[in-house]
Amino acid sequence: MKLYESTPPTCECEEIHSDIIEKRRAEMPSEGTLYDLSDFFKVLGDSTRISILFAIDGEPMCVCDIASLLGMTKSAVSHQLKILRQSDLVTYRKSGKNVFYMLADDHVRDIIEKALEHIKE
Amino acid sequence: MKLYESTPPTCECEEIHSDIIEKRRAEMPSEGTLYDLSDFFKVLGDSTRISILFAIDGEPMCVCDIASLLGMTKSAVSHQLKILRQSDLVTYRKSGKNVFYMLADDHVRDIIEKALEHIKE
DNA sequence: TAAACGGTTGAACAATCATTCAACTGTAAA
DNA sequence: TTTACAGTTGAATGATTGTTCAACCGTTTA
Repeated sequence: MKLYESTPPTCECEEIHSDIIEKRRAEMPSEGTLYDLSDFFKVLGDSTRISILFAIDGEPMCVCDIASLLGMTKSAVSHQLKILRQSDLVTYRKSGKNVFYMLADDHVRDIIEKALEHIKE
Repeated sequence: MKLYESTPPTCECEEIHSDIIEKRRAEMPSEGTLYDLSDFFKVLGDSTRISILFAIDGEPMCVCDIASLLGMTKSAVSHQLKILRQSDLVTYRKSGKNVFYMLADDHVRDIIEKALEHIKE
């Protein structure tokens, strides 16, 4: 996708309110910030990953138990845990043959809490 | 995807820590809530839609101006606005040939703000 | 050391989704 | 009324992505 920073290449219409456009353009976040933001929400935008976050909230769980709880294969869970790891949403602790996953920080809990309020309006 | 509420059909492994699993299962949100949550984040998980939300934050904008600001076609913007409308994230006001879009409420602003704090840790 | 098991990984496949294109609606100006 | 334009919409297409499958790694136990 092309963002707003260069001259519109694919916009087929003329600017109607140039003053408003310029005013808003000046206050837009950087292109990188917009991508970081949407990437962050993209990680939360999957019911498997959201379920995993709730599962390990409060109590660390190993991959096999998460899979059992969610009714999924270890492989599928592990793939999603990798994405959560790369986004710094979860951390893990190895113990023998098990790997226990837990929430990385309270930040995520706050955001999910706020979203819960929104959808239950 | 299969969620946790029924007996795991596709899980190839045995439960290791049954006590933990049952404890967590009791505290999991309903399947519907998990889907509503992930659907909500899915809407925010697109750079075009995030850009639109920032564009109309503070100043209502018509479709053509949004398209011009973001360098996109009216059609592409309109498609995304429809999704934002259906999720109650934006509202609109018709004025002559124009349709001005604005944020639906301050709730969304809070969530995006919190997410911004998170990615700038 | 060998077998068993928890966990990871890459490729393949199916489903989802954002953009384009073309046609269309409704309002305003000529 | 006719023309022009802002905006919407459905179908098609290309890209992204979640799950499956099979193979593999590392630790534990026999």
